[in-house]
Amino acid sequence: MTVVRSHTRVPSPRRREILDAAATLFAARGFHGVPIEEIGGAVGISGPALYRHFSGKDALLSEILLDISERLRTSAADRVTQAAGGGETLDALISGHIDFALDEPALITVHDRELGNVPEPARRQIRRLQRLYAEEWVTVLSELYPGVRPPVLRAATHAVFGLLNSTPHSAGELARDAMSDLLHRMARAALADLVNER
Amino acid sequence: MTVVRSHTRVPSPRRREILDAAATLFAARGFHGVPIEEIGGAVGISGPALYRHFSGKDALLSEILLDISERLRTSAADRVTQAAGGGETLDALISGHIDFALDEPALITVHDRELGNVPEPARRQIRRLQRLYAEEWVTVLSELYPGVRPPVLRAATHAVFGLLNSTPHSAGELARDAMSDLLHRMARAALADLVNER
DNA sequence: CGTGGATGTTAGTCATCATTAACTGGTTCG
DNA sequence: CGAACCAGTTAATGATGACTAACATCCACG
Repeated sequence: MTVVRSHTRVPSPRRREILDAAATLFAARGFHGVPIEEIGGAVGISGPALYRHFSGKDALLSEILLDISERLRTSAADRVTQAAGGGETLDALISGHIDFALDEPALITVHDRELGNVPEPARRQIRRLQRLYAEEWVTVLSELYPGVRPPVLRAATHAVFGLLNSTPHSAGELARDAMSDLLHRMARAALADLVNER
Repeated sequence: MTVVRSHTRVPSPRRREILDAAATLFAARGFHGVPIEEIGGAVGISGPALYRHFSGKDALLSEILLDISERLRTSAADRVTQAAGGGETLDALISGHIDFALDEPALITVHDRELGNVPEPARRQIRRLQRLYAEEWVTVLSELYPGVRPPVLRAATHAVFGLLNSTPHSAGELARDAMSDLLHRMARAALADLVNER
């Protein structure tokens, strides 16, 4: 016998479908470059039907960025509490970021390009999550390199984000595993250089 | 007596002024997010006056990207022929890229975000210049790390571009010199890891 | 002087696009 | 059955925005 689930509101796959399509399109041509009609078309419905699922185009973008920021942050927090500490924790953070960037190139692209187009209530929230994510890294790094001042650690963190987020630009030349490996080692090496920082 | 220069067409500073303003605005809100009216406003003229200097909004973007790509490529070519060779050449390339990124954050931002909005005749040309610039790096790297296959070198190059282009995101926390130094050493370290590549 | 080019201005024009309205067919469940 | 909601549809509506037209200055220089 199958379990009843009559009332358990299966979250319609449409929402997610739409968000994914929108993210891909936004990544390619920017928020303002994509008409709502086209987003609908990408999932087989047409134009204004989107308003059955979202309150507007802005809300779409806000939800995309919010979702990404949350996933990054919670994934980071999980890994930090799981990992053995020290260098291993850093490796866990790096792997998590790489997996995300390789699995969802569109999302990672939208994530660091479109914040400027998010309207104000959501924008603050997204910034907060992004900051928390970065601080997760900074905390781990400050344990590993105690002598280095926080502003330097923050700059280094963002530099590594840039390095890891470069994947969408060098698309497909390397197999996924090779790329993952390469990025991991480059990030590790770049950060290891912090021991030379006063 | 002053020298005649009646016919020597001083290239009106307006053009450059407009291009700079446009780049800054595009960097902040994307090509489609900026009305032509606002670009004019940023240089004290209003709206349609732009058409006295450019054939259209597209032309504006094309010229910005073309200019950046050219500057990067020729600067790289110059440095390669100047430098002593080997590691020094690589350092020269890194320094050149860092100077550009720190001096013109808006330009570097537009450069790797807006290619998708450039119309077709110019797009091909820009891609070509970008490829030439990247190949300049790849050539230097392949001398330095002869065992490493070109696709790996290309991916590593783009990763380093990502690292260096991260400056606009970690704006102002560090003094320019400190930032320049940090990025240089991180880039160097990340690439040095290539010796471990088979 | 006075003609011509370079540079602006303001007031259209015409598309595009987000959003809303009005209407339709299905499915749930009382 | 039938009310109510869900998820679509197509046809307005209203802004916004790129581009064009018509008209104004300014200034070099013949």
